[in-house]
Formats: sequence, C-alpha cells, structure tokens
Amino acid sequence: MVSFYDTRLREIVPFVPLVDGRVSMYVCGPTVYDDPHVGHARTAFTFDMIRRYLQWRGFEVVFVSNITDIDDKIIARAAETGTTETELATRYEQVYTEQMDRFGIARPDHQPHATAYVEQMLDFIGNLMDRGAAYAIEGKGVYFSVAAHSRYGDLIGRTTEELREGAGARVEVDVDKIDPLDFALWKAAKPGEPVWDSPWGPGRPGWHIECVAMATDLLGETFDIHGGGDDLAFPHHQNEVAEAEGAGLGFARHWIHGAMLNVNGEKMAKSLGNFTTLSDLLDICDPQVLRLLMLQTHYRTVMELSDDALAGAAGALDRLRSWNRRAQAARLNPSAARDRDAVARFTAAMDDDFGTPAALAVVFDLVREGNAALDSGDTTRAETAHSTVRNLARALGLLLRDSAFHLDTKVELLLAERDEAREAKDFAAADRIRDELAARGITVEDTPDGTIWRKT
RNA sequence: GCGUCGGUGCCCGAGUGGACUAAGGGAGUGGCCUGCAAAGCCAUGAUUCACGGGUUCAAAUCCCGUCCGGCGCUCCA
Repeated sequence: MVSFYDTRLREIVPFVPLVDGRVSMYVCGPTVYDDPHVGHARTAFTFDMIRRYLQWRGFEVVFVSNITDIDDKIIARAAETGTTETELATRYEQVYTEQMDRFGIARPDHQPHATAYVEQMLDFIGNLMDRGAAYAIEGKGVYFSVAAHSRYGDLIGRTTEELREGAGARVEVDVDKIDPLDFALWKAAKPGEPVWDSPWGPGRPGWHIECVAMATDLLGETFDIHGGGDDLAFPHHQNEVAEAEGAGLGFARHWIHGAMLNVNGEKMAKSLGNFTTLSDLLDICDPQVLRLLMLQTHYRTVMELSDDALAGAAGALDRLRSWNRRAQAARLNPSAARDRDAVARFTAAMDDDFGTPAALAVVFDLVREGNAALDSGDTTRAETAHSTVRNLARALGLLLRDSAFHLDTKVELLLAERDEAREAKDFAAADRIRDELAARGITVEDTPDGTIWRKT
C-alpha cells in the first residue's frame, strides 16, 4: 500500500484515496514574474515523480497546478520594467512552461489562473464574512480572523499561542488587525495597481485565497493531496487550511511538502549569488542528469546541487544508457517477462514515502545483473533484467535511450571503413579511424553483437 | 531569539534499535575480458555514522548537552 509522510500528521500514513482508484492532487504552481530557477524545478520534479508513480501503481490521477498571475511581486516587477502585469505574467508563464517541458515535467491536467477566479474568491470571502470568520478594515481590505480557526498552526506543529509569541519576529505587525496572526483575504486598491470591484471596495485578492478557490472548484470540496515546496507550509498552506475549514470545506486530506535545494553548501538565493535558472542549467546539463540527481535524493531531504553532484549523476545516467545500448545491440526482447522480485522490492521502496533512492538501487542492481548475464551468454536472464529496467525507469520518468543525434554521412562512412579495416585485421587503420571519430565526438564500442557508437 | 529538519566514506546520498560485516551512484586502485580500446564483470575502500555523555543484552538509529547547517516565524519584503 502506498504510504507517505503527511506534514500535518507529522508521520508516514497509509494512503487511501477518497474515491477508490482515483487520486486528486493540487500542487502550488509558480508566481510568474521571473525565470524559474533550479529550486522551482525540484519542487515540480517532486510532484511529477509522485504523480507518475501513482499512475504506474494503477491510480487515475487528476493533477491540478495553478499559475499565480497577480501578486505583489508581479506588480513590482511590471512597474520596474515598464510593462503591464498581464504582459509580464504571460511572458513568464510561457518561459515556465517551456523550461518545465524541457526538463520533462508532465503538464498538469488543469492549470487555472488566479485572475480567472476572482469572482469565486469574492464569493468565498463573502461566505467567510457571513460565518464571522473575516472582517473588513476600512481602506485596507478584508482579513481572515485566526480566532475562528482553533487548529491554526497545526500544519507546522505549533499552537496558535506559540505563533502569536513569534509574530513580528521578522516583520512588523499591522496594528489595525484584531489579532497579529490575521491575514489579508482582499487588499484594498493602491494607485496604479490592477483592480477588481468587490463588496468591500476596489482591490485585489490576497495571497492564499486563490488556491482554495481553484482547488475546490476543480477537485471538489475535499480532495486527496495538496502539495508544494517546504517553504510554503507556513504561512501559505496554513492559511489555506484556515480559510477552507473556516468556510466548512473538508479541503486537503493530506499535505506533502518537498525539501529545498542547496548550491555548494548554501541555499540557492539571489542574495548569495548562487542563483541558477533552470534554463541556464539545462543549457549545460542533460535534463535527464538533473532528474537522476533528484531521484537519488529523497524528496524530503535538502538536496545538494554542485558540479561534483551533477558529474556523479551524469556518470550514473551513462551507466543506464550503456546498458540500454548494449541490450538493444543484443536485440533483447524489451517486453520479456519481468523480474517479479525486483518489481516487488521497487514497489516496497516507493510505497514507503516515495523512496526513490532505494528504488533506484533496485534498478542499478538489475543493470549489473543484466550486464553479467550478457557477459555469460544468459539471454533469458538479460531479457528479464532489460524488460524490468525499462518498466521501472518509466515509473520514475527516466528515459534510457540516448539523446537524439544524427550521424552525418562522413561519420557513417568512417564507421563502415573501420569495420572493413578490422575485418581485414588492419588494426593500425582501424585505430586511426577511431581517433578521427573521437575527434568528431563519436565513441565506438566493439561488442560481440557488432560495433555500436555513442556521442561523447 | 523561538520552532522545525538535518550533520553518514574522496564526492553525491540511502538507512532511524538487532540480517549494518553501513544500500545505490560517481571518482580511485588491482584483476578479467578486448588485437588495443570502449562498455562490462569481479575485487578493493567508513572497525565507523559532527562531538561529548547516557539508556539498552544490542544504537548511525532512542535520550540529554555542545558545535555547525537548511527552512519557517502573517499582509509588506
């Protein structure tokens, strides 16, 4: 049975979906005001991995991830760059989609935009007002009253009192609020900002309300999994819970949070100058290398991104691809019966809080077994290993085939000439041609099943 | 400051009371295979899991303390 760590319950729990065989997931998407960086990619990866595994496990998954296209950062950036909020958001949403496609993140089934949900958000706020869970402050907006939510703080394991003590540690508290923990549902308009009409005056939605409106609209009042980056647990997700439950909705049954990403021992941040956009990284690194590196780290562990770590993952990917090339050269049946024991170990690893490092270990064990089987001429065992590796790699979103590459006619000619030279035992000529191929970025491998090549 | 998660070999990184004689990957070294390579296979590496105490028949795994690091501590930023 699939089980995973539920942030709110603070333990690994067995997962039973609300509807048998179906999983509904909502994952907080990007605020589109800048290029996505590798940290964004890690969170996207984490939930892509979970989604793919649940699908491989036989669940039908409905995956919703939003685009926040109105927000303070967007307003500020638009003002800085002399463009409109809409233009800015549209442009960066496109960049986000392009880069996530490039990284191999499957697109969501639904990708709602905050600006398309303002009406639902206003209805929602009205509902909270009616229930006494929200109040308006003239000229400022509408606030959620944390006093209406007794469990406020449970998502991060703190009591409301503890949170009150800590309030203002980093940020000044607005003295007009009834409780320092109260937060904005609707922000009154300021000059020059995008504005929507509301019963409480012109303004724009607060940060958290959009996710509640969109998630419950697309997935129902109660759904299975709500996910996001670790840094969103508080206040964002806590406030979503407060709003949703304040309105009497069941909301998310489970919460999953993915850990952050470090660069050379420090957190990735612009202020530290170690900020890498996903685009820049993928320019110099195969997307599958990055995916493999992320799979080698448990999703709840802070991950190290360094040149050494990337080089290590690149080596590991080469190993998988070499095995695949070899299996293809040997014409192994890719649909042969699978290794049931290995599949069982893989499933056990993944069922235990998505243990991708242990699951990958099963895959690498199979690769070693398959290579050894081919060495000893045991085709049956090699086929079992190959077929199983293919299937498990798919569950993890790993592609085993070499990246697309076209041989030019000159290279094809050289390969043919080298074959002839070797046939004639003219090894001096064969080696000369091999050097020339190497200079052209082609590495040759002579196998019992013929010569295969790869891009260096 | 408060909360929370973590500190494992040269590097990345699993493992959270007994099969750990610490998974897996990368790098290194030796051997086999190969015309030579490449790929592959085999062998090899932490007497030890930040440090100091403690609990236990048994701890990397539990408890206490210290040091170091990540993340969070409303709207704004």
